Amino acid sequence: MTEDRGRERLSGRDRRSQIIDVALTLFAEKGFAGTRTKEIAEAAGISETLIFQHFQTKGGLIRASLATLFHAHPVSGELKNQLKILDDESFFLTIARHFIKHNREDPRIMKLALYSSLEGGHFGEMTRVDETGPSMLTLITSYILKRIEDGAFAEINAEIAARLFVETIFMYLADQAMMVSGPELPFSDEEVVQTLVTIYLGGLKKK
Amino acid sequence: MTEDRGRERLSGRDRRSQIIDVALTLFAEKGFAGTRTKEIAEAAGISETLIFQHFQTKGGLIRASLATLFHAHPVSGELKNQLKILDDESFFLTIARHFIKHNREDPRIMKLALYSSLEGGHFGEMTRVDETGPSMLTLITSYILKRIEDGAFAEINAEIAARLFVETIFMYLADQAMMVSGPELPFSDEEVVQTLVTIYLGGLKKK
DNA sequence: AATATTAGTAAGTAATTACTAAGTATTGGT
DNA sequence: ACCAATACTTAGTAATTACTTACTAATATT
Repeated sequence: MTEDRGRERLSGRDRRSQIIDVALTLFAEKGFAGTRTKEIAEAAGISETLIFQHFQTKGGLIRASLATLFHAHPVSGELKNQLKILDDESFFLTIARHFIKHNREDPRIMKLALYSSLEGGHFGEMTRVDETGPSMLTLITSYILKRIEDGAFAEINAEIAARLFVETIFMYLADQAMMVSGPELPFSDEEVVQTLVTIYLGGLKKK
Repeated sequence: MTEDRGRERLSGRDRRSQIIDVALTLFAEKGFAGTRTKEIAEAAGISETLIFQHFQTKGGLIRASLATLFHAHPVSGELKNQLKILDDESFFLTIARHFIKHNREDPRIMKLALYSSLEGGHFGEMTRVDETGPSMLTLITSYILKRIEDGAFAEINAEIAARLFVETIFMYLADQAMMVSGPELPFSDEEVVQTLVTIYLGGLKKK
């Protein structure tokens, strides 16, 4: 095994992103407080010092890492446009699938989101994660409001309804992320999405 | 301020539970890796040494604390009996309210559950939290299955449906626990519970 | 009042922490 | 072939970490 990552000399930019990538993996595994800068250096195959030349403090590395992560996976505006022309079922299916796909592409996201919410305050006000949440929430909320006006949905609290939808998907993902080596669930993502939307929409629609 | 907790000499049992109580509060705030034994000692008004006389290691304290917590808040069997005689709406309302009440009584529970799931493996196999989850999950699952047989509920995947219900409540609570000093939500627990059960049951029932 | 037992502490220890000072390789531009 | 800039490391630092040794003070037992 002549892996020896980091043995080669990289450009400043490349090394910076490599460090961030390695750090994100470790932060997702053991949290921010639980990860030592030494471990990051070893995993990256470089000296600890090099980390502090790119990021003055550990807090700086944490902030840069989170910023990079949530910048690399933006809440695509194209999704929002795409959603405008859909019927009820496709609307909610698309959103649910989007969230899940987004997280399957990089499984670190969910655990990092949880850690950064939990450890948030204790590492010098880190970038909060919400980015995705609010905008998507208001999008769903106004959709539901519109459909209530249309007379298609029952008159429930749209804000709460939207929140419940998003939170359900979120927890489904968080649940799996946290069972580190737990038992695989006996059903597929698509099954869950279908069931969720069936129940949810069935409950929203006027009888 | 003549607070000076711990200035008095306590019995072994009392001191032990005091330490655990203080520790739980700090663990919930800053996580296990993020909490120092020194802080616990200071918060308890005792010397650090005394902690290690009760629990040989920090890991021991963590395990004892979690064990105590989830022992003090058992999944009451009376709830299970109570549920047997209820109609659909009351069944789900009761469960939802139970979860929320349980967590409002001791707000540390949710954050501790999250931390122990996340940091789980890294502190010498700590007590996992599931206790509540599975039993409650199977309870709900079999209820849904029965109602499908009755012809009252549509033929969805009961296991997934049960999971989604529990996870929604869980995430609603987790969400609030994590927004450390975030903005208060503009609706009450009861509103949320009502909306959740309305949507959820509406979706489950056969048309 | 003497003794045994338990509750508590002061003062450490070795290892680890985030972080630095001062330098050595390696590169690309001229 | 040189030089300036950049990438990178060695060898530390003071402070903090979980944890120990060796002790004192309070209570209970007789």
